[in-house]
Amino acid sequence: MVGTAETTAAPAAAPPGLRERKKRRTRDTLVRAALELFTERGYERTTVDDIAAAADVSQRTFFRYFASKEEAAFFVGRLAESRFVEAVRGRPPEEAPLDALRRALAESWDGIAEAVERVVPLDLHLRFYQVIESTPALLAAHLRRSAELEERIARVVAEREGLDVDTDPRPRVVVAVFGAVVRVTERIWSVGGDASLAALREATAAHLDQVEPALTGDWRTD
Amino acid sequence: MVGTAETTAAPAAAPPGLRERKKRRTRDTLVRAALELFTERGYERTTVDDIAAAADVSQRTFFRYFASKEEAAFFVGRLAESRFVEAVRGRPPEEAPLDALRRALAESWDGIAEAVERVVPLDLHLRFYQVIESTPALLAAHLRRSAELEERIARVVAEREGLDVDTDPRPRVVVAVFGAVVRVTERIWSVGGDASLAALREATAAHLDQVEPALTGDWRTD
DNA sequence: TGTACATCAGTGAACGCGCGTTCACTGATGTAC
DNA sequence: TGTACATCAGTGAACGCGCGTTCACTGATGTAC
Repeated sequence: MVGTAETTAAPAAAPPGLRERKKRRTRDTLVRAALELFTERGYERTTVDDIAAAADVSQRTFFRYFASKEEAAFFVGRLAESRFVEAVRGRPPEEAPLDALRRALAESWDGIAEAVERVVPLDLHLRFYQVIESTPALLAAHLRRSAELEERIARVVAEREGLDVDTDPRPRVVVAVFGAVVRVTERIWSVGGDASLAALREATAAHLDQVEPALTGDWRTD
Repeated sequence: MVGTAETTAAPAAAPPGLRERKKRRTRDTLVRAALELFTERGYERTTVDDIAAAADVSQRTFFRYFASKEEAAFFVGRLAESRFVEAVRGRPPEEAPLDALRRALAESWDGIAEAVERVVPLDLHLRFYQVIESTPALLAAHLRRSAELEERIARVVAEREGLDVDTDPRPRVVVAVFGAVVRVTERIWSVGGDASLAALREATAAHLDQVEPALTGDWRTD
């Protein structure tokens, strides 16, 4: 949906004109101003007017690009989500579902980092997770968005397996379990000292490795 | 914290006087008015003033009982949560953690139903889940509250197992997985036709049974 | 049982705040010829 | 290359709304004697 020219079929993707480029610049400036203010002084203490002022446009213009403050906050996250969904879609169908999710995520990190960097510094995006986790209203919005994402992915998984998502609970269950582990990881990572992508990547893999031992048997037998 | 006289130690729990009883009645009337309006006309389309008017008190009084509209909405859910946490605490320590969670939930349903009925009709509480699932702001709040509950439970599980919740990820992982399945169940149940407690109970057990088959192996080998 | 005082639930009215919307308008970019 | 018109991003100002707060006050319940 954003800049993936080859795959989208119909309108042949003409290079964007001056008007279109300016629009993107305005939008990206707003996103960056928002994330900077959010990380500096907090989400609640930043008004839409502050963001518009920092981006040097009117409040009216802000709302031309984003329906709400929340939408601006999660604009970058949305890019990352799309990447991940596409990666899941691209996994070979013979892989077991949980494997497919794991590998899709593992192979997405670099592309996500690139896509993010085209809009805001990666570091800013990563630091924003600390704001999300420590701001009730943002965390709530983030969790709701994650639930929506999981629903999309459950449909992709069901399709892969040739199942009906509304009669077989397994697609939603496996995706929910995967998502739950990813979110536990986000939380632990966001309060930890190392806010790097590498740290998040490793923690995610490590926590996914813990699913089986955590679910089965007696923990004291190690 | 609410009416569990035996367990709380210090103040010997004298029977509530007239003033205290009136307070509870006012509070319960507000909760009931809130849930009725929410289910009838929707959460967003119900103002705090509407709730206060329906309960025949001033808006000022509403805020004396609840810090926000959201708090009133989830008052009953909170009772249910406390019951569940206590049930987890009460499971014998030799049970495997996932088993303990499952059984704690299985044995909680009746007590939860009773505790709810003391405040609002059970049916009203159950119907409110449809409102939660179909209202973005409420769903977001519900998910955030669930995450907080999971954190509490993870600490209980860690304690049971004699582990440090901040160094061993397994308590949080197992609780997150359990919670994820419960929430998938809530969502599917809330859109399904049967809004009874029995239906929720059965669906929860059925979905928990799907965790292992959903996570392991090839789904087509059945 | 009765009186005097303390506590505290409930009140009414007014307010601050930020989100998100609406209006009528300007000026830059795009397009057709 | 130049002109005429269409499109549309951006503007400024004002507004409606509901949440949650603040103030100074009333009257019911609780308690001490």
